[in-house]
Amino acid sequence: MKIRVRFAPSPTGYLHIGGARTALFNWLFARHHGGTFILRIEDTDAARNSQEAVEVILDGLRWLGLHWDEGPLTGEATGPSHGDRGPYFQSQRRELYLRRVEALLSRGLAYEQDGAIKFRMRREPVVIHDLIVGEVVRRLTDREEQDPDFVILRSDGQPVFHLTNVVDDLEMGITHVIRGEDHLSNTAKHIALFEAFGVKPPHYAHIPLILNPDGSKMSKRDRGAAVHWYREEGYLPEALVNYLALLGWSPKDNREKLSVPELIDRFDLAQVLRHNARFDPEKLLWLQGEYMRELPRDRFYELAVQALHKAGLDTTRYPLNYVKAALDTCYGKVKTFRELPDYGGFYFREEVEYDPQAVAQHFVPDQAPRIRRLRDSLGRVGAFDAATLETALKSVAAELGVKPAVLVHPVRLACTGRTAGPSLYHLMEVLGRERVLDRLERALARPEWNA
RNA sequence: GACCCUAUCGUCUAGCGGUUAGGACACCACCCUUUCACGGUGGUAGCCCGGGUUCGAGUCCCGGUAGGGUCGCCA
Repeated sequence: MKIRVRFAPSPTGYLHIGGARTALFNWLFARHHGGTFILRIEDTDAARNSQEAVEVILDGLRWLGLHWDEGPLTGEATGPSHGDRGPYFQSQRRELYLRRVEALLSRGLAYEQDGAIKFRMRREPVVIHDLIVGEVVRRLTDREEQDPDFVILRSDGQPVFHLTNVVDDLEMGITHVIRGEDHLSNTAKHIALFEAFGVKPPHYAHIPLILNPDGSKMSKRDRGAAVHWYREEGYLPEALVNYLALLGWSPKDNREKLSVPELIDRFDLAQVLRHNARFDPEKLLWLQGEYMRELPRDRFYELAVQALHKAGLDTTRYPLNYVKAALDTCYGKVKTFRELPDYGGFYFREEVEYDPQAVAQHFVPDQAPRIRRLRDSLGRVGAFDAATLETALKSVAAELGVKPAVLVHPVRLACTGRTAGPSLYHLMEVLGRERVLDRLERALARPEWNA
């Protein structure tokens, strides 16, 4: 039997990080077994659905590289799709649901009450054989004891989640339902519906939830709850995928960094943990840094330029060689692209923006004559390359009887406005003699040196 | 209130009856060094509590506690 799994998000306007992991686990499971990964949009709640809300989900999944074999190609409910089990929007499947409701009605398994149709739920405990959680015996709660039946068709004629979810999984031939643990209790209802339709329910696998770092549940408003936030913050999708895969699952060999093919090869539902995991932004940032340091250079240039433009820095005003040389000095040094404008923005700004605190610390009277002397030296050196500049600075330092670091800090500040950044000698080489001397001159003209 | 799930360093995890309880992030110290990172070395830190079972329990069972989920004409 060919495995068929699905990710069935509701278009809420964003792709939740937990949803993304659910999608990832489904996708990894499908790819591992050579199965089919289906995307279905659960848009039965017309009030809060929009094409844009669906696009956000499609974009998020595409960015993460979780491509679906069947499902919509655009956010338009009546638009094109892949696969022969569609439509893949629940809003387009109304006839299917009504037919199923009729069937239940005709067999006395459902009945009308106050204009709504309710399903006759069994009162006996339901046994759920979950691939992750194990065997779960779900009994009725006290409220359900009063009335175990539940609405499957609202009085306004709209089908309800439990019904649509089951009908679609049935019609689409879903073999494994991999979803968040928040659905575990609902599963009893779903199994009862499958049985009412006379078919065996699919296999279930409920994965634990992702919590905030403080252990509270993640809601839409929490920072980092939405996948697109990571894209805007300059994260790499491969880092996020790697991190998400390791939340609640482990390859068990002490490896933290795994490529997508490795994840596909090793992923196994049975090894998924049963307890919730807290999202750790620090560890994600570390992994992100690991991926940044081995990013192909061209992709780094491309994403770096995008980040710079987003920050209002126009790289197109500079020669391509200059841009590349400048970015080369930043490669491997920033952990996210969000950090880049702050880290290397001085290359693309003619006016240096000084860090006031650093100015107070380094542009001091004692330093003025030293920096003037260094400026003179730099004006005379033959070649303006990193090696020559290093030699020149160190020899001036030696002549002055100070450590190189004494000169390094104010020069860096004069050239970049910051106390941290790319290698000083390389950055001066890229800036070039003219800009460096100009920046030193302008820095020396400031009043702080004489204060 | 009822029902269901869960419980190893601060966090993510390995462990599957006998281990000096391992790794990673974070943190601390030192080294490297033109800054910041990176890298290297070392370190602090953990089996929720109480009963059983067993020669022996982080590992199995029960109870408690704590956290999470569900019980909707939301999904």
